[in-house]
Amino acid sequence: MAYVKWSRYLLPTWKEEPAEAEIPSHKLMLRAGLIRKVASGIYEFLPFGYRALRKVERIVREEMDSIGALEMKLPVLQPEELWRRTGRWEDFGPEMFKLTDRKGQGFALGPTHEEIITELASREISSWRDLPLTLYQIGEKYRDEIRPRFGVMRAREFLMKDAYSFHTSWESLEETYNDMYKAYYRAFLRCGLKIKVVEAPTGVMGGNVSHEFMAVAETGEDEIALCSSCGYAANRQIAHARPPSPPRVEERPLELVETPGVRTVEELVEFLGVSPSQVVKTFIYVGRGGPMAVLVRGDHELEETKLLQAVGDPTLRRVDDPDEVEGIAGAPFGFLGPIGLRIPVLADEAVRDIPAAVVGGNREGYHYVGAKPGRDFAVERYLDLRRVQEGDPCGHCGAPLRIRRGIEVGQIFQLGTKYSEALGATFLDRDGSEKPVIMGCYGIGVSRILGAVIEQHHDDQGIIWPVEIAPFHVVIPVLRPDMGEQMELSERLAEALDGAGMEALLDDRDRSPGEKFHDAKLIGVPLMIVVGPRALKRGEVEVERRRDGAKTSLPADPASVVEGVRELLRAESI
RNA sequence: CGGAGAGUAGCGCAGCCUGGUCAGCGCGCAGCGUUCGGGACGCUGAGGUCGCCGGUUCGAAUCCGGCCUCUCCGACCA
Repeated sequence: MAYVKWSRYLLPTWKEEPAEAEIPSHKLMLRAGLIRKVASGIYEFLPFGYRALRKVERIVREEMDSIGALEMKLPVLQPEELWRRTGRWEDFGPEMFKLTDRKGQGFALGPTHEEIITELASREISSWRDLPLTLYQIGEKYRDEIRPRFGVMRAREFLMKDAYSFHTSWESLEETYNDMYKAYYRAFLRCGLKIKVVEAPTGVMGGNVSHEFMAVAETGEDEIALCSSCGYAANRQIAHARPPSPPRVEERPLELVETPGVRTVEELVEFLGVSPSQVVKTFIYVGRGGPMAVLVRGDHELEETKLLQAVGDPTLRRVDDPDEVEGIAGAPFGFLGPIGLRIPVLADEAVRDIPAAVVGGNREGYHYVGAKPGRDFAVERYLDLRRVQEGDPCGHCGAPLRIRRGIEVGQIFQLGTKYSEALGATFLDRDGSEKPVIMGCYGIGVSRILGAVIEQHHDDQGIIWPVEIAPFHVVIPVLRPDMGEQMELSERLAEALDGAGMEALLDDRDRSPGEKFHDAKLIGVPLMIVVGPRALKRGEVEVERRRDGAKTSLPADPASVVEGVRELLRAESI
């Protein structure tokens, strides 16, 4: 008897909305008894939620196995020394949970596992004959997020599948990268997710090529730019659009004008009667190479990710303290400009084409008008630094870009040799020369998938599980558990279903029918078999589909119900 | 880290301004009875150091100070 009786199960549902939750998936995961909060960003998975989590895990595992990745287990507790060798003890910074053992040795709770796996590779891989190799694990990750949010969506402890591949060549890496891409797509599809794959920034991971798998959802934290015509799709942080046309103004000589108290772009536009596209904003950044100035047009926004990527310095940060700015630039905050600055100047490409720009005067109460890039101030490099907007022309085909929101459920990277070089993971090639292994890494937020699935599959009554990851296939509310006949039949049905490989949850609780119906909707399993007097009188049971409420009647005997339910479930699966 | 808000029973909340039968309500929970196809009803009952520490006061959930935690917006982020 492997089916589950609700009365003997831990599945506490809530009628009221939890005050702490904001988005549907978070509310529903609490209300339907999947998770409970222990502390900010730390959750318990109750039995019902854990069933779903394990099913997601199984799908991911199957897809990884199918491309020849080898499952293994890496430690959560990782020595500081390893992280120092790649420089990420600092780069990851306060986002890592750090601790000290009794002897004073530093450790981190692994936020990811490149260091430990590359160190493993350095020991175990020595020849080109050992390659390529792909290893993966499914385990807890720890990140001290600045702001945990939305339940399991941004948690401090979460379940992740992480894979790492090792190669002798970039071609080999690309092959595995493509296999991963496809395997990821299949895994998300099987989980019932609607996915957009987008070009992605590489952040603290390093490397060049990267894609993110975004579950499309209004409540997603990430923004993606999609071309309506050519299929270009990218994370907004790196999305490229064609440079906009320059403002139509005449070239003119440089002139310093008095602008008392006028600091912001809006104030300048008002005070000088110019258009925002003529104004140039100046920001100060400091990184490993010292301070620099960054220019963007007044009607544009600086996309910091693009800047970081272009400069290649993860420690780069914006200076926004007025005193610090004045110390670096020698000019007051609000009146900064590139003219006469003694630090390197980078600029967005749209700045180059402004014939006569308004820039800060580097003196309290003054701005320059008629400034011409190249003539009046030097720019070291022009880059695409501008944050794309809805409707911008696609960088490839010129069609308007759309901005949508998504939940990042997976990301894959072509890392190259960043980690293998730092940690000495090399191999001897056919010609006897020693080379660093070329690496890729690949992550899936397993627990986040659950949130994303619910975000995409719910209605105002509750969750609507896709069959493949539903914690149970059917729920059987026994309307009158006190009536022996109904109870007996329900048990026989549940047992028969279980024997046929379908998971049944028998609601034998002493509750009113209304409550059982509501709970069945809330927990969202795909099918409900109603065992009640009305249909029984006709020798039938009623099957209701969660997705659309469609009802079918089946003869009230185990064989017919097993057949009928099997058919209905088959029709539901992808 | 900046801004805002909140911590009173398992959940959702009132009470606080104006200190003294204010330890309260709804849901949930336990017992008994009635009910039973779309969140039933009656009766009885259990359950709370009012986030923590300190102060003011004859007296503090309520006033003052400090701390902690949680949530939201922003910044940040595989």
